[in-house]
Amino acid sequence: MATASKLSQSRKPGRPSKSEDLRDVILDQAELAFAEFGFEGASLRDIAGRANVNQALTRYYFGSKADLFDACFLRRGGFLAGHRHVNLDRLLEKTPHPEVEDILLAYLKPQWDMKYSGPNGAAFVALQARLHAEPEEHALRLRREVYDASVKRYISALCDALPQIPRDLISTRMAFLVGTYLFMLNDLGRLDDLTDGHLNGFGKEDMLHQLVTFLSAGMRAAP
Amino acid sequence: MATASKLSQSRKPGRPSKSEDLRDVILDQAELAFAEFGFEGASLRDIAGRANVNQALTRYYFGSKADLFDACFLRRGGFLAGHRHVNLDRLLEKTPHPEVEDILLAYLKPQWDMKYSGPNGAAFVALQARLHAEPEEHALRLRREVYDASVKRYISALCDALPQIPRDLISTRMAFLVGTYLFMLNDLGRLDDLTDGHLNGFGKEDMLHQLVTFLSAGMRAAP
DNA sequence: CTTGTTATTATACATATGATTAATTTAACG
DNA sequence: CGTTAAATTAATCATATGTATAATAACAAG
Repeated sequence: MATASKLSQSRKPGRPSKSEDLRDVILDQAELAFAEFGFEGASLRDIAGRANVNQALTRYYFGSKADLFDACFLRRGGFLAGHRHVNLDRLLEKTPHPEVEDILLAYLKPQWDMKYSGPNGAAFVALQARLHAEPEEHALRLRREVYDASVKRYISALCDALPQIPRDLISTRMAFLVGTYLFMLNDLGRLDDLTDGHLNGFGKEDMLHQLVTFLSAGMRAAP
Repeated sequence: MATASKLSQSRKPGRPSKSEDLRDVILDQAELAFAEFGFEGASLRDIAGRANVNQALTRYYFGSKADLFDACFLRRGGFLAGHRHVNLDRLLEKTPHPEVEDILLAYLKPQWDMKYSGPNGAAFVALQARLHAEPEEHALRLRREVYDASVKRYISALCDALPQIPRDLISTRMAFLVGTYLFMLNDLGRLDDLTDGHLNGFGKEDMLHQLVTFLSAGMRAAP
């Protein structure tokens, strides 16, 4: 019996490539299912079915359902955090004292692009929004594990760009920002409802620009 | 056999008061459960158990689980929308041309107070955030049914206060706003994680003020 | 080819859940 | 009191689900 415990999540070095494939296929389908139905609403049978794979394989690779969800979130979340990290590095390298707009864009763009990279990218955005609305303790730990470090770096960068704003206010506003873009990205397709369709005039890039403008002004606001 | 169909949600006129009590007890406990575990995660048995009531009673009063959730949401959501409506009426009556800050405060204060009115008020905020992260079609309809009208009134008021900003931009920014405050209210207790505890200096009223400042600046931002 | 390990499947288990029905209690009313 | 309808409960049903185990297939090494 293979020890398919929680530790089996970490890839063992010499694994053949074929099996890596199925592993990722399962993750992809789990991502879609969790995004659409939520953690409790999604079923392992459905996920395995979508992936054309026996259900027991989910357990073999990931352990429990909760472990599968975590793997799902950590995969793309890690990628996202890394992307943000690099973006900030490049920005600071190019411009030692960047504008607020540039900092915010460096933070927002990766997720924005992910949203429009395909169905799974969009699904991950929905997954994040769900996780944010989840009061359970474990969900909080997950988010912190993935995002806290990079968020704190961005807070520092914003503090440098806005010396007149105290740090705790910047932190608070950064929390505002996360809520804004997460729910907004997730809700994008439905904004028409509020605007009687007037939103159609904005393209996707326009919308990102509008978001940055809105958030930058909020960041700059005098206390 | 009583026709306990979906129609039984609407209160019949001459119903005795004792049963109204149980109806509300169930709703209260359902609110707590749905907020904590989500729609799929919460169980009718658990809800009935918390309410010290037989499980079949949930069906008798509300029909299906989905109907119970709807009743749960509509009850407090309607109250909230009404409160916002009245707030805007009073504001416009007192000041024909109010400031952006006053309009936003009229919109935000009712939910803010609800959050701190007790466990069920806080639960409803969590419920809203969950519903907002829910991509399902029915969830969208629910939200629109409860909130759209009042949001549109506030958009009009903001248009009057900000004649230099086109209406579709105001609408877009109003959508930003909803994401911001919903997520932020839901996450309030955890903001410390991002701020290394620096947030403790802000009281609850302070925090509301910070939010209004942030959002007002965003609303005013030049396109 | 043989062997041993990993990957994959088929199958069964125990249980929790939403729905449902029938029986029982409560209360209003004549 | 006696009757009738509403409120409440007890008990059952069918099923979907996460977990678990054992059997089989694929495959690399010797």
